Amino acid sequence: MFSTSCHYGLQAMLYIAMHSSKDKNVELKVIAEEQDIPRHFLSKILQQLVKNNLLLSMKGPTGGFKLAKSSEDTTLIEIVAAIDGLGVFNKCGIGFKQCNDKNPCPIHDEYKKVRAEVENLFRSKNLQDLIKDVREGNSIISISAF
Amino acid sequence: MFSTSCHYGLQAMLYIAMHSSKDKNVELKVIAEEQDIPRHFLSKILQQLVKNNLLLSMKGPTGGFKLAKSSEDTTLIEIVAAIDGLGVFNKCGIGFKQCNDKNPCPIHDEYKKVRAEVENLFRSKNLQDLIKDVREGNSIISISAF
DNA sequence: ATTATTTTAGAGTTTTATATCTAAATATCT
DNA sequence: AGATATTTAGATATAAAACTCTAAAATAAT
Repeated sequence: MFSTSCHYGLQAMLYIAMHSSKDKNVELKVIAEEQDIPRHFLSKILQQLVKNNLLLSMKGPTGGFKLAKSSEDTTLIEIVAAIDGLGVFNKCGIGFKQCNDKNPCPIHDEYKKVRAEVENLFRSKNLQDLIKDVREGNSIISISAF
Repeated sequence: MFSTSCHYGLQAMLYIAMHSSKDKNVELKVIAEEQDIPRHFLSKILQQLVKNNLLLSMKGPTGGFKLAKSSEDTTLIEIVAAIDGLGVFNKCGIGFKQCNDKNPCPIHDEYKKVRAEVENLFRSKNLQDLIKDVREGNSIISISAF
């Protein structure tokens, strides 16, 4: 569904949301190690998220990354939009380029429906929702988490 | 969601279903041209579908491709399974490798639900369903179709 | 039999995604 | 100011996906 970059971005954002605060940055190195993401590759992804105003970055000692907005105000779909774009939520299920509402492919209506459900899920969930789930022990974010 | 190969496979299968019969094959060249798919690339994909017993092929003059089973008995998910595999319907929404029912990520349950709906759609639809839609004028399969 | 036609198979190319490396820029701390 | 730590940027490398080309195998028609 999403690219590897997008998955890494979602995972890193959740990690940052859980481990940074207004005056505490979390380092690239730590995120990469804890979440088992190739460091320099993650670097590029986080740069993209900075440019899209989802993260703030600081150089030098005590530098690192933190959320640009509160975890409540950062939805998953914003992260997806910044990395993969929203194209997935608008693509034909059997790949017809010219498929749309006026020119529907044979599964257009039904596929559109489920596609929209995925989109709504990512649109309605924010980072705080995920943090809550993890903190309550209902879900995990990595093998060694907690 | 699916690879380009998979899209091409679905499109070609629908075209073959509509244009072949027990004693009429449809040529690779024609499918490629009509559906605007790179010919030699499509060749590989159709070979895969032959190996997976979804298509029959014949060489030589009057050769080409036809369905191995009736269009009613060929479901979309079989085509997806033959090309991309069914991995998509089992992957974590935010890319955690270790995410599963016992070790759920924060959106596991909800994502699983919509993922299953997409799977059900492809499992329940067969080629004949699509043909019917196209023949009734309710949907299209290419810009120049009919 | 010969020819023409079509799939099959294998190698090769191009493009995109994923990953790595190094140096520069910037910030902190002493 | 100087040393250190961290992000940023750009170049490079590797792998996978998408696409192309050529020759061989098989079949039908003449």
